[in-house]
Amino acid sequence: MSAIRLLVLCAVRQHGRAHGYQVRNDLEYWGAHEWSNAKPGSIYHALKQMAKQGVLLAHEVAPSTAGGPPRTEYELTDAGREEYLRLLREALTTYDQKMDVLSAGIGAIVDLPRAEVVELLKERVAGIEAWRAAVTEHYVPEDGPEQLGHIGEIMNLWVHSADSGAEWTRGLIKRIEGGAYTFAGEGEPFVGVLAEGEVNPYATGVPDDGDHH
Amino acid sequence: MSAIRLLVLCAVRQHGRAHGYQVRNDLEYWGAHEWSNAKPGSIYHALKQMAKQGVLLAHEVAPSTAGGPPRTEYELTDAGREEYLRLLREALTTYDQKMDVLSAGIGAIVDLPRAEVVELLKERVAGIEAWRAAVTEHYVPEDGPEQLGHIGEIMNLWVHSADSGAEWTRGLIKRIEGGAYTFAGEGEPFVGVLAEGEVNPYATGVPDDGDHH
DNA sequence: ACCCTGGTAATCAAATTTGACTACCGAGCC
DNA sequence: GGCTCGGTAGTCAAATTTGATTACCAGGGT
Repeated sequence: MSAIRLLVLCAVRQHGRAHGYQVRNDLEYWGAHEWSNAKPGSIYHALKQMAKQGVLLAHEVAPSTAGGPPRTEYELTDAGREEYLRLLREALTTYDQKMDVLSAGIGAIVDLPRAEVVELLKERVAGIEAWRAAVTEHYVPEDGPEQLGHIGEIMNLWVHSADSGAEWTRGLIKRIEGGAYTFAGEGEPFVGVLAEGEVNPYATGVPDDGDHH
Repeated sequence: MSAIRLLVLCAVRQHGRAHGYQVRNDLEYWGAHEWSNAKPGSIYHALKQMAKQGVLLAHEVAPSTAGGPPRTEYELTDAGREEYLRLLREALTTYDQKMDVLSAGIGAIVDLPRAEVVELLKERVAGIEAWRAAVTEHYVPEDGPEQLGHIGEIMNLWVHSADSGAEWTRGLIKRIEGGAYTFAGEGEPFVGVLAEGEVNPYATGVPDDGDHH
């Protein structure tokens, strides 16, 4: 599973009703193009696909107010709200070695209640540890890891990365248990999308500060 | 760039001449299905595509000796050997946040000379550090990271993972500089593919030790 | 002789992803 | 008035990926 659906649902949900370009801008605002496959084509495709599947409701809308072709606006259906929470829980829980899904999940994390988030993250840690145990037991030959030659470095990389991921997750759990952030049902939710007409401070396209990355 | 082409080229090259099922088995032997998109469809697609592009040469071969449809065997062309080295260097150098490409590169690392590998890995570390500097400078607001709310945790995750990746790379550089493994031009190369008829000890399909992951 | 199972080798349709491209409008300039 | 430029909104073909499914043969039982 890629991160694109979760990201798109998250953006549309926060607007209530949004068109593709708006979603595209939000994801860029979140820096999602740096750590996920959030390209225009993927975003528009996901919107159409999810509309076809009943997760989003598409409204045909009059020609845009500011140039360009007519826009289609989308909003979540009830099925969409369920799908959103399902994807979010999955992103936080499963250890699939892909940072983009987890990142998208972190961005949406405050849409769940605090206690559940802690539960899910603990499941995540358990999943990582189980994965680590499985691969080390499965792939290390009886006569020592030297048998593998340089191939053992792949194992080494996996394990290093799993440990690092577990450590980060434990840190996050501690911060959340310590009262950080505002979760579902705890007050004014944090809004992370751009309002109509607001400029994107992180806009790409014509970077003016030289090219990084 | 995904890891599939590098993996497929690596397998075919070690056999000299190989058919799709053999490649598929090698990748499974390497555990590639655990950390990359090495599914049958992707493998056969990559073989055909690369044959079409002149990177591989396809031989039509008589019906298989052991059941199943007729097989096509492939071998690298000169362009293929160049492409292989190009992909390998790229995999070791660029920090694109995707473990699968790096893992594939590690698996093939001994096909380059030791000194070059050390160079490439140092470039990798430099790339990670540059990336880290760019994102921290770019995304942390002047009035402190608290402004970002829980979104700051995404940054935190990226940076944590970059640091962990850099640390691992430095460790690998040290081991290689310390004389570990046998690189190109240093003697008998390490062979990591299954010979014709050899059974795959890590075979999936019917796991007999319960289901992990 | 017939069927069933398991391994070998590959294909196919559908979904997704990529990267380049189109079309429209308003503002500024000559 | 005509022209180009940049921003807005989206489309499209090609490439890739996924997940299921096919086809073939050998061997063992009945």
